[in-house]
Amino acid sequence: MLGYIGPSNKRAQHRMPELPEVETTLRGIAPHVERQKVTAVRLYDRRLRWPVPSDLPDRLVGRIVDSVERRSKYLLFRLGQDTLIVHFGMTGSMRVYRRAPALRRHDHIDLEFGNGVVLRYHDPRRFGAMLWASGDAGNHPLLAALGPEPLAQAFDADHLFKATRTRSAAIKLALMDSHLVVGVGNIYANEALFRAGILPTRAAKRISRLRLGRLVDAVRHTLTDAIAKGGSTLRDYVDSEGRPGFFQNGYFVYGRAGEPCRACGRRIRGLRIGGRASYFCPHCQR
DNA sequence: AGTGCGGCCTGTCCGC
DNA sequence: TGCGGACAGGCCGCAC
Repeated sequence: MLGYIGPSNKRAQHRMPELPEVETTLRGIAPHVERQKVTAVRLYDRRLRWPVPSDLPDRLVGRIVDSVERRSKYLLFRLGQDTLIVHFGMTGSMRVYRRAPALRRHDHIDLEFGNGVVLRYHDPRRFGAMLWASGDAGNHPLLAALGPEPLAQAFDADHLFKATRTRSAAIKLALMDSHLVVGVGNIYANEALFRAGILPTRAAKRISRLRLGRLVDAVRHTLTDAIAKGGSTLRDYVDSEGRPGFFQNGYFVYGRAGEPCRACGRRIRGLRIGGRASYFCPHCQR
């Protein structure tokens, strides 16, 4: 029925920490913590995907955070030769506070800095991670085998073409394979494939170089749009309760099964690919 | 090498 | 109205 907002649609409004969300978090926190000395580390709940190292306070306190970077969906806090690796999993988030607020359920870790700022990690589902890497973090098992960044030059039609020639699996799965390209999660894979006019189920190796080039562009546009929308809320990042309003209800296909395509009006279809919710327009995508 | 799937988690929503 | 179960999904680890 027209106008019906189903459960999947409501879930779609819950924002997963995909690459744009991580990038926005990076931009929000970097100005507050870069070149600051860590004055305290409080571990409230070490249970994440892997246990948070209990010696993290010893390793961090007294050190200076030189910079914060993003690689894939990881945040990398650089302290001299060492790196604090942070991942948000499904529901993790980091917020900046001018001073430590009262603890809430699912608050895991505080990093406190010389300027008084408190960086708090919060993660209800505990799929996230906070790990320490001594020396070159690029050799860390989590980072060593990652493909190119989707917004970097190395991710182009040629790369995608070569990487998919032997792959008979659905293009959506290839797009979400971090060995091939990083940072394209389920939501943006659906959206980018719509923008490129490619069916998510199509065998990757059956897609021409030309169309893969369009997919590269679509991935870039989808991610940069989302980053731009997140960026507009950065002003309110500190001490703000709400999270940035990425995309809101603006998805083309994600979570919209049964609703009209924003381009042609036909009904968006939903199915599962590799166990993941997938959405497409049977008219606009081929 | 590529493929497919189970497992980890909790909040939310649905159906009975 | 209460309760059980399905679902959401990033990413590892494993089997084939």
